[in-house]
Amino acid sequence: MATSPASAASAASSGTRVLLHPTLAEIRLERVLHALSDPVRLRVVRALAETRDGLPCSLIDLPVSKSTTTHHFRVLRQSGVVRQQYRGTAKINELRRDELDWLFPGLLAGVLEAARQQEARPAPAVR
Amino acid sequence: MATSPASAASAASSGTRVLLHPTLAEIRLERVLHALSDPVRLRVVRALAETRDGLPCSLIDLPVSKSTTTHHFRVLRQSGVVRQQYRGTAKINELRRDELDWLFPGLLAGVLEAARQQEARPAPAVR
DNA sequence: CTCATCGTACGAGAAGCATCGTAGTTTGAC
DNA sequence: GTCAAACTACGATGCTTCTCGTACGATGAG
Repeated sequence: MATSPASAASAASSGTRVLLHPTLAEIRLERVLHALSDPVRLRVVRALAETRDGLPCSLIDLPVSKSTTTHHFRVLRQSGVVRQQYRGTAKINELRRDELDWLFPGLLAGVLEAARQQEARPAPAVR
Repeated sequence: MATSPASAASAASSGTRVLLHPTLAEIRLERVLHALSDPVRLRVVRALAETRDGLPCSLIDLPVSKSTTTHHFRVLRQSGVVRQQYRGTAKINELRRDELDWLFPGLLAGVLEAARQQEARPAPAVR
């Protein structure tokens, strides 16, 4: 059996502000799926999936206000999908890809691929 | 490119009661993920995934009332995850597996596998 | 026809969630 | 110290969702 990737209870932080992340054992599939089921959040995840070192919130432009953006990033963090850390005044977001892959092999890849497929298809007129 | 599996606008029904299903083009990833993000519905999907020919609602025992069960099956049908058809007084449910695989290759398998993985893991005490 | 079974429709209540604006905190630059 | 930038906290609002009970409709068995 594989060993789990670098354990998640990371308290190591450059500054004082620490953000709570669920440990691997606390990540629940239902919560992850719910986090991914919002169009705005799915968009965030897709953007993060294309980077190697994460992005600050401010670089992902979203069709919602700043406070709503904060809300969505919190949902993603609390569900275990992203890791966030402060770096100066910015907050860097990155996918917890290795950890999710360890927990749920193929899930993230499946969702990302599905999102790509859907984008390549004509969107239905109304909904 | 693959051709789509047997088109979805099936009006062929033995009785009179017809149920509306989204066509392939109408199935949205976000809706599917949302449908799968409820514990009760995920349980249903897992049960259906283990059968070949579908199951009547009444054979999947769920920790909710009958009317709530109806609600969850409707969500699953409207999101495009299951197909339902009347058969006598019963209503048979089956996964739209081929169609989902065509739309979103690997997604369903990823989710089902993730559910299995999670079940094999110790559940966290509280949540 | 009568009846039991299976599922639906219709409210209705409680909870959750997405969204926003405004006011605040933290940080680095000057 | 002062200032701008990045993000958060809080409260409010309106929508969706999960849950239920009760009453109803459709089907097949007797």
